[in-house]
Amino acid sequence: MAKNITIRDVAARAGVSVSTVSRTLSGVETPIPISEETRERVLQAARELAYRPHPGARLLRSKATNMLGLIVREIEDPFFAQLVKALRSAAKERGFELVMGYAEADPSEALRISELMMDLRYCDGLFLVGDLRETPEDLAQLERIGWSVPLAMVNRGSSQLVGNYPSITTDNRSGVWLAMDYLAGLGHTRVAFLGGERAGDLRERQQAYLAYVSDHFGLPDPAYVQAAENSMQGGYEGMRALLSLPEPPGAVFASDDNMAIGALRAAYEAGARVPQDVSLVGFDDIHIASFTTPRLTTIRQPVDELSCKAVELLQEMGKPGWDSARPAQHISALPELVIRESCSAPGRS
Amino acid sequence: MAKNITIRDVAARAGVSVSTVSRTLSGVETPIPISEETRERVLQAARELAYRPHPGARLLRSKATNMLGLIVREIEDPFFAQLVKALRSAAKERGFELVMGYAEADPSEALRISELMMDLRYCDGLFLVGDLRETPEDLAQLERIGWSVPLAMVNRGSSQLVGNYPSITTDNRSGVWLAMDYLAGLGHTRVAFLGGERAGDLRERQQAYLAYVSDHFGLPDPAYVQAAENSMQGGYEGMRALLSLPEPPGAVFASDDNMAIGALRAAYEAGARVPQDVSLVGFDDIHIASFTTPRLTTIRQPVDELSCKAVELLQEMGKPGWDSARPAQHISALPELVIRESCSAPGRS
DNA sequence: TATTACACTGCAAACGTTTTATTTATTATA
DNA sequence: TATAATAAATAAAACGTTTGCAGTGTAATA
Repeated sequence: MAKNITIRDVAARAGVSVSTVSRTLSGVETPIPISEETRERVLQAARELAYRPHPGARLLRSKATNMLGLIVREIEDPFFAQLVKALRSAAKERGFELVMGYAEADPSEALRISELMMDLRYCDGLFLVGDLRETPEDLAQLERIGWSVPLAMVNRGSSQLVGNYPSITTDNRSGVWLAMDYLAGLGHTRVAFLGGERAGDLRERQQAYLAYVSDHFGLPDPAYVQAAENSMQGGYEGMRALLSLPEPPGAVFASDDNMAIGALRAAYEAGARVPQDVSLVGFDDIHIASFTTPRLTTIRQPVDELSCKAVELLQEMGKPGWDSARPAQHISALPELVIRESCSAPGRS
Repeated sequence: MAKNITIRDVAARAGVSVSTVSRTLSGVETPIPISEETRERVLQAARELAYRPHPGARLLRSKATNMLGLIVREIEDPFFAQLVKALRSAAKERGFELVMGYAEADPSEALRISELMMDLRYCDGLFLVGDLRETPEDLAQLERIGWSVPLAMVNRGSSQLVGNYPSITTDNRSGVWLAMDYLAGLGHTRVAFLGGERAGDLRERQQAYLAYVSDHFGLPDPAYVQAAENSMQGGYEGMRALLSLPEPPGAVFASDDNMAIGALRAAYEAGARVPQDVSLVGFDDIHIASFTTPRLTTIRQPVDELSCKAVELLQEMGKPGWDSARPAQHISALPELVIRESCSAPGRS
């Protein structure tokens, strides 16, 4: 186990003091100037020794860590993978590293969100992204111990906000209305919903759906909202159920693309052609949505906007003069409809 | 910004010294005994204060961090997402946290693998997973500075191994032969290949394909190996090219499932039915492979086995008596064929 | 020439842990 | 009873940085 190269080694090699090296390399603005010549020599020495500051020591000494923490439930979900990637880019662009503690979807591995958060509390800020299925107690703990790190909620809908923390979320209602308007414009009236979470943005989409139906088509048919698990398998099962109804829907709105993909498969097996026999629209616009057959018409989430705003929020809160008593702002970003091949006018069957 | 709770606060509350608290909580075996009563009191105090040790301080002092680092190129790829998840489970099971530094696929963001590795050098071990497209210089640096942290290569094929580090990889050759044998058994002889990386496991699969073809069908037709980019889009374009050949193949072996999905779409657009007109087999068995239409026949990688072995390897290397001069072991894990719907006997068209 | 200002550079004190060495009280042995 | 052994707890020295403060020369001003 070779000994690590410390700042002292660099100092020795450059023939200067430790403090000078630190000031040169850490690159913070300081009232104390350093001559161009020494700076050059230090840089040179550091390069030759392949020196890297010990993150522990740095973390211990200074309070700014240039790290942003991120807690997400399910990284295998393509949408979240996409979001995480975008968040990382946005963070990196502003000089932050992203460290992620992700929680298992598997409920057997009791996910202690609060534990995770405590583990990440030395970050300069923390994202909670998506519905985490945290217990109320989990978040109550934050209040109890006087949480001190900037916290931002990303894409948790507007229902799952807790405490006085800012949030940024895609406007689920707009997304749903975009889709439903499109479907209605095509002539659909019997449109079903695939979803049914108890919380988070998925639930929000369901409520928007119900509102839309009430507004435009009259009383929603309970059989048309299929409480399905948020997964391909869930979408598959939900769609099966929908198609075996005495009066199957003419269009189906899946609350995310995963479900839509499952639904696509179910339709195929049931001999229902998409879109001729049943139209289908998803939500998220994950990458694969443009490679399914038929290509999936869906609602695209403004992932980049979400990400940029989110790190800006955290950055804002980290600034010295931040007033934590001020009511937190809640931003929502508009999704857009991307039309592909999975919808058409009803009634040809 | 509320002050952080330190070990001193706990000590004060429990009425004991700092050292006692540290020993109680860190849970390392020590020759120094602690009475059951004090232990209880300390635990109690820590719980009441919601104390968590400062990771920086801990990292700085002791060399064991209980963290395993992981470097991967593309987290949006479903297979890698799956692998990362499995690695995390395996690590967690043995008491390690996983911190990931992932590199962008986007070549514009020049991915400095060596930089990443330096950043993660305080972990107890480090995985390099998958082909990272690192420069030779990147890895030369390791040798130059006398790398000191345990390193294990995961799924980099057997071509991308560098230095004397252990590796665990799925046996790509077996996988390819499984698929090709299956295809041959069905009666196929004109089978094409979708792939063409210059390095890593994808390249390995290509070579195995070429070997198989030479062995069983005679001289490989160069037009039948489509150098396509490793993505859905790549698979799409590759398949298009293949299908517009004067004599299109009767079966296509895609070097991963992403490509297979793109290929599926291309076949559909070209009016070629899968499997009636052309059979298709993928590699990886990502989750979505069982929801495509037709369901994808593919080679399943032994993700869990890979992961367990990988962290065991690292653990082994971390032990005191480890002899770094001993030649590193290279393990390979056997994939399996999962038959679904995308293959059939040829020649009906 | 004596003073002030300025451009650099270095010293040493934190930061919150872990761990080695030391101290104190208690019990067993001679 | 004196001594050794043991149990339990503490004191203090790292770990590698950052940073407030104090120092050194040298140039500009009085």
